[in-house]
Amino acid sequence: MAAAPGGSAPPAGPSPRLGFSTADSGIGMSGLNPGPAVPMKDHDAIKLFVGQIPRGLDEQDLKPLFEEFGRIYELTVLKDRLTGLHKGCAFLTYCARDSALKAQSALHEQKTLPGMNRPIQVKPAASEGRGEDRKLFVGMLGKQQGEEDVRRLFQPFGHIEECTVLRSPDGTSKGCAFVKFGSQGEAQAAIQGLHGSRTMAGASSSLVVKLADTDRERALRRMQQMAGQLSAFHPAPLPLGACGAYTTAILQHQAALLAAAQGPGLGPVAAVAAQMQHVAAFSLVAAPLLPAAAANSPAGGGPGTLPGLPAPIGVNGFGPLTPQANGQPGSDTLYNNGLSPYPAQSPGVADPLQQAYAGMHHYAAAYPSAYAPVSTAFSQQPSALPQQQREGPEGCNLFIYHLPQEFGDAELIQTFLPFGAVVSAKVFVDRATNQSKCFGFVSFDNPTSAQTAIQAMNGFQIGMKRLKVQLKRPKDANRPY
DNA sequence: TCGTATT
Repeated sequence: MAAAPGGSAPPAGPSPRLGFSTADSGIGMSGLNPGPAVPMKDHDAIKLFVGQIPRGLDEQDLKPLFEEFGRIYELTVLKDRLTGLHKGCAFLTYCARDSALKAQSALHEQKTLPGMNRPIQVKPAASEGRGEDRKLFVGMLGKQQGEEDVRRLFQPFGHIEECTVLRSPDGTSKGCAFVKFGSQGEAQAAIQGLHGSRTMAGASSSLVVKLADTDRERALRRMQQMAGQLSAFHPAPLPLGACGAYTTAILQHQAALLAAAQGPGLGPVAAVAAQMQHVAAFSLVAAPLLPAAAANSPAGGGPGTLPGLPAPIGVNGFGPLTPQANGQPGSDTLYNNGLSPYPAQSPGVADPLQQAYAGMHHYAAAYPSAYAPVSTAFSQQPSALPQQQREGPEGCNLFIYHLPQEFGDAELIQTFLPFGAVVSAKVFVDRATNQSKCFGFVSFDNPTSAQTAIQAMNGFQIGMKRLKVQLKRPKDANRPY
């Protein structure tokens, strides 16, 4: 077989000097002349993810930096498949596993490439399984078994990289452990050989040996547990799977209003809203606000005439920072402060804050079709193009935190669109859990829009939190000299 | 709580 190594592996290009492949390197019929320099990689080679790469650098530019640690088998800068734009990261595989380890320890978080404000990331790609595929969870150990006992048990199956018995704070064993092998095959052999094979002294059933949960699995498990606990308090199971999270938050808010209007006993909407655990927190907060909300919203409570989410809180006397947008007379104190009016980018339309709220209202109005996904509810705006441009000019970029957990990019755009042209909006999400980190960025194309948005939205109260909206820190803020 | 990018 003269095929390139590893099936989809990079072609042994006609140029022997090419120690790595690029996207445009053609796959010629070069099998006849492999030459002396066909790259081969170790079977246990590690594919590295490289992040925080300046978008101006291509494979050729990066090669020298990484070659220092060994021969490169493949280096590919990630590009958007539609636009071809540099995504700011790359995959890197060395021929030798050891080169990857060296590069990781020498570079990861150790060096910052020109123009970046965070250090380069060099770590095994997500596809490498983060080592979880060779890490085992061991259950049903005896309480008296320590690390050495566990090692003895697993040592016949391969090289043990890590062995940790889980213990309570007082040091007593929890009867389980993590064991990490040098390879996936060794781990599998241990599962085959040990799982259920015996019952340890003092254990209530036979030994458990399985792959350890990945981060994602752990996160899912946690959420499921929380959901289970909550549904014990609100036993009214209804399918809510496709319901957008923020819709749910608003639904829940409305549910509270409805509940107030209807008196004791949760209505069906409230029952639905109570399904999601993170919304339950809103419930606790919203409930005390009900009297004020009801008093100020004569039409409130009816579907389709939602009082804006923040409004009940605003009228509840939490301070002047909370913008008023409930359509009630005399609720616009924030905007009569002598500042110049909003940019006339939307002639004939109500003030931008009203629009911002209108976005939320429209979203909430999707509630009769509660199963509509977020994108449907927000489909009025065409700006769903692939986001590549991340930053606007200096003074145009906002940093926003205390975002509701339910806020995604779409909600962020929608909320800030009324103040100007949004160049980009990004909510940060934990990769392992897919949960929002509750902060994000919005970039406008001009500083006035940014300032207007700060004026209007900083302190904007949602649930029990207030948005913090401020200019993003300049790039060099944490570089003293 | 400061741009996140995983073929």
